[in-house]
Amino acid sequence: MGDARWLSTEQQRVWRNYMAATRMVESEIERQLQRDSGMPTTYYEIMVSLSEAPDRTLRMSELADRSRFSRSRLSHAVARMERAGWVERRDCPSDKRGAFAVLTEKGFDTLVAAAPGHVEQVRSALFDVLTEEQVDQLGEICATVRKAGPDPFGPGWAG
Amino acid sequence: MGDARWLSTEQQRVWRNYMAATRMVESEIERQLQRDSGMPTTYYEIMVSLSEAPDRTLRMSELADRSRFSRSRLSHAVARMERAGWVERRDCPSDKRGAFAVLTEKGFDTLVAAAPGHVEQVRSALFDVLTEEQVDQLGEICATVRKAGPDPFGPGWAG
DNA sequence: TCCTTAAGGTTGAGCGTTCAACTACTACGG
DNA sequence: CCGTAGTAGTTGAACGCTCAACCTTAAGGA
Repeated sequence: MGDARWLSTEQQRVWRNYMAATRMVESEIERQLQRDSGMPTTYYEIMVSLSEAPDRTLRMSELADRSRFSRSRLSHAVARMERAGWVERRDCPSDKRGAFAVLTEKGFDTLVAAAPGHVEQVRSALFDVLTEEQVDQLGEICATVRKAGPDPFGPGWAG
Repeated sequence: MGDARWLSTEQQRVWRNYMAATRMVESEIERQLQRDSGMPTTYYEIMVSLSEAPDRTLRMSELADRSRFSRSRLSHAVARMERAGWVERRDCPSDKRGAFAVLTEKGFDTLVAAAPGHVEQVRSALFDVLTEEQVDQLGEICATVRKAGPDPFGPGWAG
């Protein structure tokens, strides 16, 4: 305990900037989407996954794995989205434990309406303020960090 | 709406890696601190701010500004931390609206006990997996993003 | 002085997340 | 066929956060 490895002055500086920057980006995006479309980014991502799937339908577990959500988290989220009329549940005939989540037409329309504002926010908070070189560097850094973590790969991985 | 500026393929790749990486880092750190010390990172940061202040005491508003928390958020957090015995509130004699937050001895000890594990987690999730060059680049990128955002500066800024 | 406006801070409702427990079903080894 | 593990998914409580409303006190003018 007494001989813990502390951060260097430089590392502390980077860490503070990292925390401030990543939180800023996240909260700006979260706020925009909540304000303009009434949904958190997590729901947006769930709807994107569903919209790209055949018949806009996925098994709950498949959906959870793609979004890297816990099953519980997804279950709560889908329940909420069902109440909003964006998603429906259907029983799985081949596995009686299973359930499908289906994106409704209303959900799809909501997603389409939400997308431009969301993308614009992503650009203005992150990409528009960085040089192309910095974007490359950031991509490399994030890929490295991701690879190093637990369960580094998964669907959607593109180095 | 129809002519929105979408992300390029490369930007999408970076964005996905960014989301995955930053969430991974955040959730690993959050989980470690919650599991080992029973507190979220936000409370940790509040306690750090208090521990560095004279008499381990700060006005609520000052504390909110330093951590970039809303007043409401801080108020709720301090209420919770008071119940845990880590912090106390004191009235401000010169401004009867005001309130001080004071880090208790128990709070200080808890912070000291929590620090090594937290720092180790920060290192292993972020700094240990990057080259020195990448750390420099990340610092520069985060400083840029931070500068570009709303209310870019503040106490603790070291660009 | 009185009135208005602003600042410091708290509160309660609503939401999303986590964690642990739980139900229902499948798969598998004997 | 039976029993035991494991899998799919849900549930409820606890918690932290946001947002808007609110209370109290301070400051600034008329």
